[in-house]
Amino acid sequence: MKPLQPSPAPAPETETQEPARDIPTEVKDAGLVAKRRRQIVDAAVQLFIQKGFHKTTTREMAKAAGFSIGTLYEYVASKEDVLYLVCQAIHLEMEQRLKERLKFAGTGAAALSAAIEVFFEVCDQMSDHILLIYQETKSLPKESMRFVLAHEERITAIFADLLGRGVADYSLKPLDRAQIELMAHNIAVLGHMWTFRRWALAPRFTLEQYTELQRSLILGELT
Amino acid sequence: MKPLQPSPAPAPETETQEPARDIPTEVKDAGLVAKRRRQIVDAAVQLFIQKGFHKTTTREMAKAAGFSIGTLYEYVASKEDVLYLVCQAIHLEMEQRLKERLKFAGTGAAALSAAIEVFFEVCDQMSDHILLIYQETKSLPKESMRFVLAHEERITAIFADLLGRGVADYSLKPLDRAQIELMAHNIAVLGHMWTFRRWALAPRFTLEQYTELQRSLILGELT
DNA sequence: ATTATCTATAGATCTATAGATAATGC
DNA sequence: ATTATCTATAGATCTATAGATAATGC
Repeated sequence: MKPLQPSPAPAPETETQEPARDIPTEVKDAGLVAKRRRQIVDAAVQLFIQKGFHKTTTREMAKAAGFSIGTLYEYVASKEDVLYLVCQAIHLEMEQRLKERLKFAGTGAAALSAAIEVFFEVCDQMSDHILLIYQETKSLPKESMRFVLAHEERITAIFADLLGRGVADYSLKPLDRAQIELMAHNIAVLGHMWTFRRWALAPRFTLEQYTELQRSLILGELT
Repeated sequence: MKPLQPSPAPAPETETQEPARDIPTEVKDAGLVAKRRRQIVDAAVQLFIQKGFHKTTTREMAKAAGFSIGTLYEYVASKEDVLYLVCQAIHLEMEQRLKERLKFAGTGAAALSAAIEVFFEVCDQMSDHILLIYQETKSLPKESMRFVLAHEERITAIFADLLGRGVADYSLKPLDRAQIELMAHNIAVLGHMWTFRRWALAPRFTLEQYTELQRSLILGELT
């Protein structure tokens, strides 16, 4: 019994409520689209890390994904679409690894301290991916870029929330909205710094040393 | 009266003792090489900022510099050479603007505080250029990249020196070598952050507010 | 003669699509 | 019939160089 109105798939309650850009496809089967795009992203991430976006050809992507150039273009409309899918996948992976491991028990200060440690560890694991986003975001079409930057802000907001909690429960000293937002960005960037200044930092510090120093700097300032 | 040995130009004491990569050229007149390369760099910087390195063609660079594609290749051996010249010029400009304005009088802490303000202001002036380095350094050949990263470290070392002075004259609290180096990188990156997170920061903070907040965070932690 | 510059183009790609083919479901 | 995939290629560039030309100095 078909519904009277074709009803464009009654919102099958996808896992992610993340606002994401809809990339058009010629293929009807949504499951297949998801599967093929996963293949495309997995292949493209590796290629982009190795050679960069511009030096990777659409043919290489298709081949590494396991199908032909023609098929690739059934699932995306342009090379830039692949870059967007890659950036989005990286941010989702990042967010998922964080949410898996973040503990929200204890005071705001304690939760923040733990979050910094987890975040830095995830940054270390995903070094190449974070670097990729720093280097290639500029190559995205404006519209796609907006989504990627918004995603970046959502990740930053995790720290702002914890900072707010710490202020509310008096485990951190009083901070106004501006100070909280700035410090949230600082924490995010100091995690990223471990990846984009690796050439200077890794010879001098282990991840553990780096995390410990930065964490005590940040918390020392806030308590 | 010619020297007996052709003596490859007896080191005419160039202004910059900066270690820099020698880009080979077909043209003999060193002054002309400097002049043309300045034209190339000035043209290329603008193009790279607008469209990125990969989307800029060698023809566009030559045309914007005011000569033909053939002439361009008398002064560089490859497109990547132009990128190296651009990165180097940006770093030199950065360094020069800093050195012009840095005051080294007073305590280490006072000099550091002033240096942060100057540095952030220069970062603001050279936003696009700093962003360019973050985005395109990866496209440099390995050898050129080494020089560019070394230059970046020399700039960072300015802050490390001031921190060391502050520790020595007790205007800052005691810090070991690792803490000094890390803090120097933090200062550099927080300046750059104003450029690469401009999309999030500029709507909320003026440069003055941003500088004041970051400076008091940094110095609050160190005193 | 030597140096600097220009024009013309070799040679190599690369993105995106059209149209053919294979597979699937009515 | 419809959907997914593949092959072949149109059409558009782009880097780098070879060889010709103009300008400069002995």
